[in-house]
Amino acid sequence: MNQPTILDVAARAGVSKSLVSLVMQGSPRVSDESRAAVLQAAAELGYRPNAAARSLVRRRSGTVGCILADLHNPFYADVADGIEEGAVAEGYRALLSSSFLDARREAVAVDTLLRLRVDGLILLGTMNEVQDIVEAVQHVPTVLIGRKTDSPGLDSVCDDDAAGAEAVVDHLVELGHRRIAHIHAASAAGSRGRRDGYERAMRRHGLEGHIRLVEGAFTEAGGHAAMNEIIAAEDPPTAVFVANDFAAVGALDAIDESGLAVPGDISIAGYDNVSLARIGRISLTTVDQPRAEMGEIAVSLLLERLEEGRKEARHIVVTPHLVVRSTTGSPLR
Amino acid sequence: MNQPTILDVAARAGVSKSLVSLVMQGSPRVSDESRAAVLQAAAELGYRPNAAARSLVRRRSGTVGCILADLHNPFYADVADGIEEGAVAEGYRALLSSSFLDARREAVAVDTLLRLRVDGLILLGTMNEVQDIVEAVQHVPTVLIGRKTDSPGLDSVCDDDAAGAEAVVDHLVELGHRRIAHIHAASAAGSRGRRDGYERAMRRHGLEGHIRLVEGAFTEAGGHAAMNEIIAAEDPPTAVFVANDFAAVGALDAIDESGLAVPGDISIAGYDNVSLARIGRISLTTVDQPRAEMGEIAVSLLLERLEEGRKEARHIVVTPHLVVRSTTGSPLR
DNA sequence: GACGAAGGGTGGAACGTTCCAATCACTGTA
DNA sequence: TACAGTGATTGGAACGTTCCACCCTTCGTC
Repeated sequence: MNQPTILDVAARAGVSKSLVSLVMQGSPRVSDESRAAVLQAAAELGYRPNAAARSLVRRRSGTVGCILADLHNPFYADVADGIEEGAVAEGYRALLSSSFLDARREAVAVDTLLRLRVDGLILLGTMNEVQDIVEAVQHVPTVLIGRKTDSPGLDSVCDDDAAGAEAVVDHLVELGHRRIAHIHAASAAGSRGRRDGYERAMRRHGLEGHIRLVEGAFTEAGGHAAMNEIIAAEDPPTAVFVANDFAAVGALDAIDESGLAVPGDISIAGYDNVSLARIGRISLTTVDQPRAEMGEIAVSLLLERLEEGRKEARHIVVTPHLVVRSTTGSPLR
Repeated sequence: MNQPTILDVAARAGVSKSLVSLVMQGSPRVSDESRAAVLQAAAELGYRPNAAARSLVRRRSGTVGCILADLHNPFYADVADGIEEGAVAEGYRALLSSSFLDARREAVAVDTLLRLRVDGLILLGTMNEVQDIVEAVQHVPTVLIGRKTDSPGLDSVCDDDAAGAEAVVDHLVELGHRRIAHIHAASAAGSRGRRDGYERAMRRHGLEGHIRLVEGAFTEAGGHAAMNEIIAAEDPPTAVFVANDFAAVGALDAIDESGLAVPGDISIAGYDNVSLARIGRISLTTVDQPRAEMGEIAVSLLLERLEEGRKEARHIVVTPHLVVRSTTGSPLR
């Protein structure tokens, strides 16, 4: 048996399809009698409006699409939560997709959502080049979260990565550190700004001679490998600023395995303040971004274009703040 | 400027809309010349087929919907990865949604996906009662993951929670524990089976007198609170089996804060083997479920109904296995 | 030279909605 | 009595595809 359509409901309720449509949309110009009959028929049949047909004629789908770079990263989960919250409050529904940290799969996800004709698109920590994305989304309002861009075709909201990174370095310097290394994640979203902030702060403190960059990734394994490299080198740093919390936890593991103490021998700081960082046994010093807020801002940017007709791009920058926990302390030597 | 349609492409390429349709579907009965002209016109216009129109006439959307109970739980992320993998391999696309651990929001998510007319639905760790779900999804093949059910209207795939729980208790008894408590999560998906397994194993070892159940939740906070309750009680257990890893980590924090040692004073075991459990500083003894495999099985169950016309329900049970790490050991007293 | 087949292409109906314009039955007013 | 106004309801066109039945050419065969 196929899904019932509006005609099945109309026949059962003894009214026209137009009236059923009015009832389904909650129109006030329907008699209570008819409304009751329609609702009962719909319930009996298990009728559910076909979103495809509706979006075809309305030329609006009432949905916003959201692509998460990494389903495993709770940072994105928090932002997505804010997006869903904001979207529902405005009468939209959120559709999620994941790029599984892969540019090709991200492109497929974008394509899928665009074919569905989502009214707006939010990309969280995108993997592809901004230029390719601009190309793809030319017909749909799109917001990038966590990836800085000046592109006039896209809106964006991200935290001031450089400022967050500078706060970390300032904190470490204040504790007495001078040899401070940085594990970055190449071209991943946010990594560039954090690296710039690190270098700028180091220079500001007259520590340009101690700048030390090691390439890792936004994953535990990436942080683990990079930290091993750092430990193995001669004259290792007394503190390491890692570009995100996951990598920082991997780094922590590497230090523990080597028999060194944290923060006695090496201080560690991360970035993102994911829930993991708060766990007692980790208690990671890190930088907090206002995640749910970022999601809500993204939705409101979308709505400005969708419902108020804004044309020019907007780029919102939110301010992160340092969260000091137990993985940073004064160097013993 | 609106999104281009198949007619725009046809006009630009100087052919009929039918031919454009054939090219878009990769039909072989099109001359190379026409194909090239159509593809070029499509590229120039940035044409992207409208999935709504297509699914309307095909009566197939080519998508499977997937609802995750908790975006923050990497257990679901792993399963979702398996689902996406399986779906893409079969020519489907996966659409995600989250219920944010809330029955009402889950119902909305189900509704959204059903209105979009997904060809199949996969529910990961559902919050609603199975009966309500059966009601809702009567027209669409649906698979429940992680929630045991004998419902003839739904397929399911879950691990043998009871067996996993028994393995944990056996392990603890072997280490010499007798007073073993269990923190459960009431009616959350999987909790019931784990609790049954715990009780059965305790009885099997003649320890029914030591059965001790404390209600928590599948979250860090839930485990933390429940463990505090356990510690405060007189004659506390020497081991606690917690119903999932998140709660176990919360429990670990509570123990650390109280000054007790793990596993010296209290051994802790979790369930799910999320990535968190592997971290050096946590190193949690837990039970592993074959996650990606569960996702792929779910997709294949869907396809059996979709493409082979299976009618009767199937319920697949996969076998979990114990992963011993550092949070369990012999009791000192 | 007629005919059939094959290859390449086309128009139009259908999918399930929304929404506009039109219709109908009342009621109240001039 | 006629008629405007109101509230409830309806038919039909439109949305952007797919797919079926059909139409040309061209070519080979008898």
